[in-house]
Amino acid sequence: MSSSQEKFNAFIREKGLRLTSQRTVIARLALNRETHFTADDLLAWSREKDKGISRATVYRTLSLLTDLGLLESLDFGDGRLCYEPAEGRNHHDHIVCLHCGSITEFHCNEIEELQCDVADRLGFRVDHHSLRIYGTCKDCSERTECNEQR
Amino acid sequence: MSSSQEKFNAFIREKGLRLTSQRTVIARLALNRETHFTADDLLAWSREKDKGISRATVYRTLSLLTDLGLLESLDFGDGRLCYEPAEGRNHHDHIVCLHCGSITEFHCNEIEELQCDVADRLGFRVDHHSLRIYGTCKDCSERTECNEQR
DNA sequence: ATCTAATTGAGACTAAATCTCAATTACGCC
DNA sequence: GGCGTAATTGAGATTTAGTCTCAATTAGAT
Ligand SMILES: [Mn+2]
Ligand SMILES: [Mn+2]
Ligand SMILES: [Zn+2]
Ligand SMILES: [Zn+2]
Repeated sequence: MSSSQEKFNAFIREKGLRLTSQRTVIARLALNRETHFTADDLLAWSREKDKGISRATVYRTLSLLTDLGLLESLDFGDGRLCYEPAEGRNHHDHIVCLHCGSITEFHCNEIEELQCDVADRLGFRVDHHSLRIYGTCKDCSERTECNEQR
Repeated sequence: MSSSQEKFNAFIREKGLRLTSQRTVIARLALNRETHFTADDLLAWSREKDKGISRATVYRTLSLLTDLGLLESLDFGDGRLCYEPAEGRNHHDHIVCLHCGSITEFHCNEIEELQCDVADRLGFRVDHHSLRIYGTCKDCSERTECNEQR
């Protein structure tokens, strides 16, 4: 069992909540993902393990996990949230290809620092931030160039 | 009439579209705003001028205006889009107070350049980006401190 | 004034997410 | 191992921003 699953279980116990089979299945699947996923993805995977799991329970467990900081929710502007494991991973931002939808992660310390500077200057205390760059990935650029050369 | 309204009218003519009274009302109200607004705000203002204006027409005109680049749409993650006039304004990003909801605009050239650097390094061509900082504004910080001192 | 294609308004529809509530279940206690 | 009870669940209703449909209206060319 991964350390984030153990944190989840400990949290459940601490708060006097109950460790149900549904929560166990859903949390395990969510916390061990490598890539971004949607609530609907998670519902489908969960139902492979237990047909009866409801959409509501998936959303309720996603809330628990994000409140706990074990998952992070991401809004890429396509009308639904994505999620990714947050535990033990470093903060990063995202660059999204408008053609193929691929999402690449990056981290830039200078940008992070400059954000703090800006916030300081404006008298804000920073809680978190969201930075997305939208554009065309290498593969899609090359594909487009080829088409243009026809 | 503002220059962005004239651009809108010219565009309508060019494309063989029709300059209806509804489009005129909605575009004037949208393009002369100083602050961020929602589709629903715009519907309410439009109906003050012409009771019959429909939700659908407001959304349709918002699409025209954003496609034209006269408006920009902004997603602050609260489940609906905001809009702001884009014509003749410089690009800027936003810092949002999680307590009072106030939105402050800022611009940081170094951040903009670093974003390009990052994209270059990853082989992306940049189309646009979205940077939001979320935190606590000066006023809300001071209010909280006072409460704590009680 | 006439014609016709673009536009409109009303309301149906969509889809993600939340809510409701009766039925089920985890778990502390014996 | 059973009991009691409060937390949890599933089914499906609801919400809400936004889109779609289509018959009726209208802008603008002739
Ligand atoms: Mn990520
Ligand atoms: Mn702005
Ligand atoms: Zn791509
Ligand atoms: Zn504030």
